[in-house]
Amino acid sequence: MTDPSPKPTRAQQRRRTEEDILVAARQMFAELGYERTTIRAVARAAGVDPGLVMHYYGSKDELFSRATRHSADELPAGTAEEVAEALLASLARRLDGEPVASLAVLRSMLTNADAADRYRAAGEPQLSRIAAAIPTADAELRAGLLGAIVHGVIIERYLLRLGGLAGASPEQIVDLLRPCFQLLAAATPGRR
Amino acid sequence: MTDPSPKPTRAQQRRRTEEDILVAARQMFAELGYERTTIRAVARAAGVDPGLVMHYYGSKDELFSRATRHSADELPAGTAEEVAEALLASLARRLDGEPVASLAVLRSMLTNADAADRYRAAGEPQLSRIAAAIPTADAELRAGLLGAIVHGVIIERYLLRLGGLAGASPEQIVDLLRPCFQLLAAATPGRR
DNA sequence: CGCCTCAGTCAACAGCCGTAGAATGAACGG
DNA sequence: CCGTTCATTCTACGGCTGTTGACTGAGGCG
Repeated sequence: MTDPSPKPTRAQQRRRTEEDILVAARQMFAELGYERTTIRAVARAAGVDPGLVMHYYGSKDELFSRATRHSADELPAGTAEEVAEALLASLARRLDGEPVASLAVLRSMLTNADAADRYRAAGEPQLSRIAAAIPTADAELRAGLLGAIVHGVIIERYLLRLGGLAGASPEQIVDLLRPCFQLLAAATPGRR
Repeated sequence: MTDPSPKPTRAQQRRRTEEDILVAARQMFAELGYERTTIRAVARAAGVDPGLVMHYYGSKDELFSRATRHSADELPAGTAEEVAEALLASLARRLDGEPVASLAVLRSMLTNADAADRYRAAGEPQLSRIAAAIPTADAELRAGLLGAIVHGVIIERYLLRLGGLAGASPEQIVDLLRPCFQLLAAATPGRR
């Protein structure tokens, strides 16, 4: 078998360093947000020289862009009830272990235009899927509310760490939210 | 009658200038967040010298603190249904014309510890009120979810200006949310 | 072995920031 | 009318930031 430890080739070492930088950057962007994260601090956390970060990624903007590029779950098409359930499942997955790259976007989206755009770009196709499945005239608003709830919960759990939400289990949260989602996705909720 | 225009006394002029600075600061903190708002820019917007801002408020932190000091609505005690309805009414009020001071806190809370504390301090008593009115064992979690929904909606409407929510009327939003709030506040929601 | 490529380092610059303190000049009180 | 207060301005300092370009030294290869 090939021994992986003794002599990493130059290209391997380079890829490893680039990845180290990206990991450190994701972590810091997620914890501090875009503005308070400095290239010097990222470099220190990755154990390299600040100039190297610039050399590989060109600018802080580009570093943020590369660090936060990630794929969101796709929602299947289907009936409103099915889409609501799929959204709940997606939320449950994110509720234990939201990806750091996604947290970095959420942390920065209120103070950085790029992050806000990235947030919109990631959420829009999902919102369209949801809206398409809701049969009422206010489908877009209902989809917007569902998105607001999902992100409100993630923000308070992971970014603000509020007691009531940070302590609960994903299943508990999802179970409480399920009837709300069904109601918002359903055609005409019963009056009263 | 006293003519208010011709010669403002020195104390009047001072109060007016202080207020101008506070208004400009609130606006900029709400639009840009804490870190991207500079004392120089606030001074320019208020039409005064940057040194004056320091002279009156001592530091940027203190300026932020003074600019974001405002009173939140109080929620009345009562049954779970009543508290849920009061929370909806509070949301409706905030949905047309959220106060700028409050937007400044929301905009900055993800990247500034003081803002996060201020957010927690403003929301906690309300959450306690809600939790106290909910008769189930998971009352605190339910209250946390209600808070997350309220703030998620306000963030997407005013800070991110997402189409589905920014365009809707407060009544529309509140009407859609009412059954959800009742469900979350009610004792045991019907299964299914 | 000897050259070249290239991962990684170092030192420096220009700009912006919060902040401090001296200077100015007009309103006030006696 | 004169001395004092005080709202306001001006200038400057030190620190941190993103970014640049020259430099170093070891791996890859003929």
